[in-house]
Amino acid sequence: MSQHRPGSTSGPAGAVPALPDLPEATVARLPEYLRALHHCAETGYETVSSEGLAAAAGVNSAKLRKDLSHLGSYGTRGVGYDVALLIDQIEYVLGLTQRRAVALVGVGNLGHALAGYDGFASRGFHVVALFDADPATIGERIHGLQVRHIDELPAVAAETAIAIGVIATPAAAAQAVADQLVAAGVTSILNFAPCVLSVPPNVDVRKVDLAIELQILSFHEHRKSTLTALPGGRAAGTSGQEAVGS
Amino acid sequence: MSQHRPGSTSGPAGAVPALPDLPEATVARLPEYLRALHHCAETGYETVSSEGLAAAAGVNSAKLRKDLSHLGSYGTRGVGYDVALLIDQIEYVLGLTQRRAVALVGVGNLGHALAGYDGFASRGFHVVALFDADPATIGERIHGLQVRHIDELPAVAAETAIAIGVIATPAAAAQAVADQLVAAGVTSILNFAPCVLSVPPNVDVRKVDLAIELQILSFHEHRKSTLTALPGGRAAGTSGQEAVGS
DNA sequence: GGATGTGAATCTGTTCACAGCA
DNA sequence: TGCTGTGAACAGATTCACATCC
Repeated sequence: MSQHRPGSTSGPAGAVPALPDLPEATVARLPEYLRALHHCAETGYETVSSEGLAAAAGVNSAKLRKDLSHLGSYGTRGVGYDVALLIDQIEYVLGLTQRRAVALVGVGNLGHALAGYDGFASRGFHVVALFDADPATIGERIHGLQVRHIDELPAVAAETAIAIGVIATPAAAAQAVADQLVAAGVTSILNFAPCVLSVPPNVDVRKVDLAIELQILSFHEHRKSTLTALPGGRAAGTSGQEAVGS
Repeated sequence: MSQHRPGSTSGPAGAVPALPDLPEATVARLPEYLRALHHCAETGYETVSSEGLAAAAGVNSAKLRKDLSHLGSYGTRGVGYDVALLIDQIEYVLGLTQRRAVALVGVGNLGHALAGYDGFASRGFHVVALFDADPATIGERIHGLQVRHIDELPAVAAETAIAIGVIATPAAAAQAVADQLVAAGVTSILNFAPCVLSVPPNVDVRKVDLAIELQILSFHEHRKSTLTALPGGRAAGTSGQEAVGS
């Protein structure tokens, strides 16, 4: 148990948070574990084994145990993990104990859907402002929020601390929007526009490109069809795990 | 040049495709290179260096060169890559030379937006059918397509080969939909529902979970704030590349 | 007994640095 | 000289297998 500080308990009620820097791959999986744990809790489980939780999260158990061990984990040998405790731990590490404010820029086709996406609210995020540059959209009400002009961003940011900015504009506008978000003090950006953003080193950017996902699937589809078409090609479904890495 | 078959040219016009199995990480980046290349082409470039293309795609040049070398690449030392040629190469490898049919299941909040997403059509994909289970939505026209009941899936699949199924239903319905897609012969699935799908080994699944992306950003946000709050914590923006892996 | 936590081995991916070619 | 292509070194992530503890 290398990560346990002696003395005071760490975590939600602990004194010093001391987030040990987790491997990036682990961080990316923690939300999935969290979702699986919530599911366990709703189904009435108080405790769950690494095997069971791993299955629910779609990974193998060794990986799950190593991931959780990085948190200085709270399992019990011979028993498993306490569901409620682990939920608290992961939520704490991910910084979900405080509800984070999200500002969404671009209320076109995709932005419109994101503004009303249930998954955000149900997972500790709160969309607090919608922005756009198109005069036609300004003032429109979407899921209870009024669309404001992007130039009002500094004013809004001044009164409400924005934790995360979501960019759902066309690619051509994305860099300018990113600059405005950064200028307003936003240090985390989720970018749906198909382009590369350049930002200062202290700003984190994650990109989601829906077309890219399809293209990756297309590659595998293409490969499957050429494999089966080739002389020595093994028939589809013959062997091997084909699940594509996320 | 390890991958060149002697004799006949490979690629778009080649005899035997012979897709050398590329590293998964490389496959995931090819679409990004493709986008950057299209941008180059539109800007009038006929040739581009690894340095230039890497910058446009948001990676470093060594990685890009290694990725392209896996295709048995078409660069010229001292000059760079021929933009048009490389576009053809990558589109061929990704299987984008044929337009692939996409079926979308679930026309709720998110599905509605996906049905009209420009990025799909502009990148070689064609949404050919919309499905839902809710009687209230059946018959509705969205971006020129009529929503059909999910039970009609087999009939539609029989007349149009569906390359990719997109699931945009609530989590509770997703597994059943996946089963129906698989039964209809679909072997590639893009899943937006926050749950793990179990499918036969010959079916590829990619998952996009918007809330997970926010939670990963939340972690970094949390860590940044604790770092700056701690005694010895270096101030934000002091050093280091913080861009988060995709 | 049974399940966690973890060193060691392995695999995958990234980066370096330079040979080789235009 | 300039830039690609690539072996070799490096770093990171996954898997194995088992010691450890309830």
